[in-house]
Amino acid sequence: MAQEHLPAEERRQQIVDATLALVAGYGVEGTTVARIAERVGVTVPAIYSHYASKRELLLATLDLVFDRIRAVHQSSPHADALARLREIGERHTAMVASKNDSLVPALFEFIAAPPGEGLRERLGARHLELVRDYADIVAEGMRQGSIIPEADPEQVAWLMVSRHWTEDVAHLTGISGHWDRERSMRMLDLILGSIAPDTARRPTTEAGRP
Amino acid sequence: MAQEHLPAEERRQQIVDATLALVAGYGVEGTTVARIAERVGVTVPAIYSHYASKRELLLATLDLVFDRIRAVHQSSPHADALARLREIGERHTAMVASKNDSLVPALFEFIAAPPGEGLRERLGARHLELVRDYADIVAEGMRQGSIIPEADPEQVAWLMVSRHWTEDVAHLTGISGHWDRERSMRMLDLILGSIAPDTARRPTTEAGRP
Amino acid sequence: MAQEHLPAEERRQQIVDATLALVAGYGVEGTTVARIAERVGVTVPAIYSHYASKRELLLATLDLVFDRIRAVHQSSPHADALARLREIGERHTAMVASKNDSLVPALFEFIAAPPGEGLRERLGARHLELVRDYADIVAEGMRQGSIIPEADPEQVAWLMVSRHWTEDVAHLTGISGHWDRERSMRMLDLILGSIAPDTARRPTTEAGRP
Amino acid sequence: MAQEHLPAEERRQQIVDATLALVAGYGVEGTTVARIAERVGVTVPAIYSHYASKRELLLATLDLVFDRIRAVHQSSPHADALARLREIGERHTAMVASKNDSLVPALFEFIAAPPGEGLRERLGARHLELVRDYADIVAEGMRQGSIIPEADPEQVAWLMVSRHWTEDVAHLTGISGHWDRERSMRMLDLILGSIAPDTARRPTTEAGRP
DNA sequence: CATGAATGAGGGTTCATTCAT
DNA sequence: CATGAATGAACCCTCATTCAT
Repeated sequence: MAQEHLPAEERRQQIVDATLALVAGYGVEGTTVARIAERVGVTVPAIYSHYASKRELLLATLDLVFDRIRAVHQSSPHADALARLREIGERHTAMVASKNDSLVPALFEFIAAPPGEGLRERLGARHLELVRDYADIVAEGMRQGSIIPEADPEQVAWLMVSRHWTEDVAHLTGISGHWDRERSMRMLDLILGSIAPDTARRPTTEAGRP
Repeated sequence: MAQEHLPAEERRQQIVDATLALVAGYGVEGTTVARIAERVGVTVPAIYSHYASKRELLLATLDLVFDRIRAVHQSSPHADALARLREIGERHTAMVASKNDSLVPALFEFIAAPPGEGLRERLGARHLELVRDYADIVAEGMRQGSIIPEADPEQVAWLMVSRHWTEDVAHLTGISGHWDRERSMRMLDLILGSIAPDTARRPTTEAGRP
Repeated sequence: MAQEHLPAEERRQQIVDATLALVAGYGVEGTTVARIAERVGVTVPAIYSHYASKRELLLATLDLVFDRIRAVHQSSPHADALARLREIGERHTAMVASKNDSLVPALFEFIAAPPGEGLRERLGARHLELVRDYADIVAEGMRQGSIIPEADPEQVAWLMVSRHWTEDVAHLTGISGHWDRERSMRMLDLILGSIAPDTARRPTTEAGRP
Repeated sequence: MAQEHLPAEERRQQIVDATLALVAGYGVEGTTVARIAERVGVTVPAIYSHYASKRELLLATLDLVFDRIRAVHQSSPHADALARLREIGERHTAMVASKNDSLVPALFEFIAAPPGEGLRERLGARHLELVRDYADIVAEGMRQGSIIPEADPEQVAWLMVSRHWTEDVAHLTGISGHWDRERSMRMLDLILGSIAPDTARRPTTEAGRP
């Protein structure tokens, strides 16, 4: 009926966007091809003329999510490594809290994918990229001198990711009222405090933040 | 074949145990009522005479998992709070790594439950109990003097839980080869180091462990 | 609605019978599970509670067809081998011609099964049993003396099967008006004549080829 | 990519050839229009601009197959009718066995076409032509004197076709290891022996039946 | 309480065919 | 004529859940 003829690239974008929104709202299992089609405004087979299977579509969506998240991470304007780490951490917190942004919720829903379809594994693999991103920043900071030379870039990177996961899981399980911004920031202080060159470094509540 | 007439309580236990094993192996969606029945050795409607719906059964299983995990936590023989925290942390790491133990894997599969069925929320709620357990130990430690008086019991508790989650997610996404015992232990060092009363307290790699 | 509760064995019989009739009428591809269910008077999933897949159901049907055909073959009352062969041959002809009997038509539709599903192969394998049946009869005849000692039981058996196939294919392709009973009987004469002990009538191996 | 503008006749040829190969490999149902288009290197609607429907295309392919097979039959150089029959028979055997030749395999896959679409009927009709071809050769042999005057050309023709079918079906059902060249040749001997003028070798019509 | 047999709702996927360009 | 994008109609199969016994 409607049958708006769209260029493939555009349609693919629409489809992935719809999938993203649905995954965020209904989880991976709740995201049926029928629902995607309906949301896009086409019939089900139209979806299949752009993606070979639901699995491929989900993988594409997962990749899109990661690309966007990494883009957010990489756009930090700060030159100082420590400041960049802090800002990226804060951005993630903001993303999770945002009502409009389905990026992070969707991302974590992928853990819910049926095991054995490779979605979780892709999720893991792409998280390793995030770890590397962080580690690079830390290493850069060590070169700059803004991070202590004894720091272990990978370990710090993992702690940052660990903090992300904590925020995500807390959000997903509906207890973000308890693990709130306040606590999240304090964890950030702990991590960054452990690699800041300064003097008194027990990165407790009072310290660290202005 | 002709199934013996077991006391209800025992049957319920069997059913929940079977569910637990299946969730660990196949995920929540992969755990069908038929499979549960088969594993227990009864027919499907028999399951329904014990649990009103799959959802209820899953909730019961989730509770069982938590009870067992808390039992493990509470059975630590150490009197010293700091030592208890460390041991509990180590036990969790061991649990995640264990091939035989389906407790932790199952636990985290519950995140994969379809949103809106209340399973995730229960998961969150029960995690809050874990937080409280940890916070109690920390408070006890502060009373004992084995933990510094400036410590914030809740925050420390959350960091411990955060570490659990990190281990779980890493395991689930198949990257536990990268976030390994070594890193996990260092994170434990960082957390405990931040509340240990000692002198030099930059809880880095060298420190903290024998 | 209807939901007549039937014992499994009976239902399975119904299902296979329905499948048999449908295969005969619509071919293997045209025999959908939905049509089978409708014909039996149950819903589609009911079919699946009796047979694990369409393929299994088709195999069961194929086997049923063969069992029945072999039963027909084996029920010949004649003691004389030659007479038995002739009667079996005539029975097959009658079966093919019969409007009511869907046995042979169904049988041959199985050749139309999608290649690679193993149905054709099963068809072949079970035809080998027919060959063996025939060969046994021929060998018996040789012992009796009603068939010449130079006969090759296997070769004769194959010729009988070849004749069946000819009837079947002619029927399937709608040219049984041309390859009719008359011709079919003459082919039977040729085959049996070549092994009858009578006077000089033997176009065997030695002859004919250089 | 950008497909050259080929003359219609040539395109049609390409399409039919592709269909032939696909039918031989995947069966009639497995031969999708999309696959044909892909193999030819054009888009799906391009196919439809040459053939009104899949059915028409299949009919054209079926005709092509028959034309080629008859061409093979008619190209026998022998003048002697008996020798021609033998050679044609041998050629068919070779064709069936050949890995490269998709002619005969494709031909027989058409039996698998959904009944009621007229494909099988065409298959039958065209087989009648083969019968006539054979009958003509036999009649010619009778005029030549190389075939006995009592022979029934049509009956002999049918026996030859029957032998083809046997080879085809055996091949299709994967039991060509049992019905092999040896047996096939012996059947040819039986057929030709029954019409060869030589000495005493005639299991003909008159005999055998009461 | 337990069983055997059934159902309703829906899931992913495929395919011949047709528009609009 | 050829193309890119879309559709309608099926198809096989699965699952939580419920009767009748």
